[in-house]
Amino acid sequence: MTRYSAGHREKTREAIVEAAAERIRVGGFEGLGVASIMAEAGLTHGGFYAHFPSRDALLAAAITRLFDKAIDGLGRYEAKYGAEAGLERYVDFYLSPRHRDDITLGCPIPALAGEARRSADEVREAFDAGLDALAARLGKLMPRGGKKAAIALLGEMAGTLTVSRAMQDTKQSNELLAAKRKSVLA
Amino acid sequence: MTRYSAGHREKTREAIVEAAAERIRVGGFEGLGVASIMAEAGLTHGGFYAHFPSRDALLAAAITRLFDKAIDGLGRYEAKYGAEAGLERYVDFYLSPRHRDDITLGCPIPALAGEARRSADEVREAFDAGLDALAARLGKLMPRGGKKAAIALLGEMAGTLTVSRAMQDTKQSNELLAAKRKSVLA
DNA sequence: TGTACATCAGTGAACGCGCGTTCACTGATGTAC
DNA sequence: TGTACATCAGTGAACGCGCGTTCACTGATGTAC
Repeated sequence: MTRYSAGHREKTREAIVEAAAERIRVGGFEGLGVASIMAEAGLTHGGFYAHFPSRDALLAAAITRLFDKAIDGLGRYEAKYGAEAGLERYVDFYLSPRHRDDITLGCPIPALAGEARRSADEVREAFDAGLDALAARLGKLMPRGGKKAAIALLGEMAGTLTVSRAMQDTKQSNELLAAKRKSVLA
Repeated sequence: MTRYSAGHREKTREAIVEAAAERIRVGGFEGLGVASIMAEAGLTHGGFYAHFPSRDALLAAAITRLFDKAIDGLGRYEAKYGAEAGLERYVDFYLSPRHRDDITLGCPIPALAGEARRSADEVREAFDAGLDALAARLGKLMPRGGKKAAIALLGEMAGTLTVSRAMQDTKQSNELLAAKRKSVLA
């Protein structure tokens, strides 16, 4: 085994967090096992504790990562379309059938909010901090109201998306999303 | 052991479902263990499979129970206050700090929607059917729009409650709920 | 220039525990004959 | 009236498996002297 280059350790840690973040979106917290995540990062499970003190610490880091990605996404919308049109596009995406059907995309709130409540303190804190940061970023795009209005918007969009995902009737689900897009953008 | 009276078996089953329903609200699906639920019903875990073919079957039954309770609650609001005022009271309760803080109360959607998606088919079907039934009942109280409008209303209220539960800042959380009550009732 | 030791990221076997599920058995009463 | 057997809800020990965590060890390079 060659001597490790500078930043090698950091890169490995990043790979683990990245794999965990994607896995969590699909399978929730329950779906994340230490051994399988390490395998996905090309390592064996024994090395995990050289990077994280516990599985909960990884969950917290992965949640933070997911919110960071969502915030980056918002930034790209703003850079590309400006604040007003960027916000519209974001809402359009959030309440789209594509966001409903592809769990590997988008916002961590609908997927994880319920579970986060029942998790260890550090996990809940990471979720709360992420939510706060995302709302602050979204607030910058909103014409008035800022963060408070942004939290309210995230809440109703997340709830609508969650319900649309639970419905088995696709047509009704599509109608629900379309109606909500219309009412939010008004 | 005395010979069992008629309906004894049914009563035991009910006790298990009831205990499971309450436990699920607090701890989610993960929080429900066969052994602990049987103990709560005053039995030993070995007897479980005389009542249910699997743990998932119990989850499905418990979900149905939770939605039935929510529907009963709606019925009581209507009986007591009539359709219009009953709906208002329901919204007031749904978006109240009390509903946010006391998990043993109220609607199964915010607590379970996320997890239900990732569960076994019979569990998801029970959730979908429960959601549909609750929406149908709520739709009867709504002046126009019926079930579709009811689903939309449940979605935004559930999302708002979920986010309000995730927020650590109580004052902000209260404001979010108050703002939402105002906008929904308008 | 050579030798002994420290460092570092990772390996892989093992431990302990919880949990869903199975199964032989119990203790009471009802029923057939 | 008595005896053997069926039924029924429940008991409690055991099995198998997965998973979080621990730990002694490896194989490479850098460093002290």
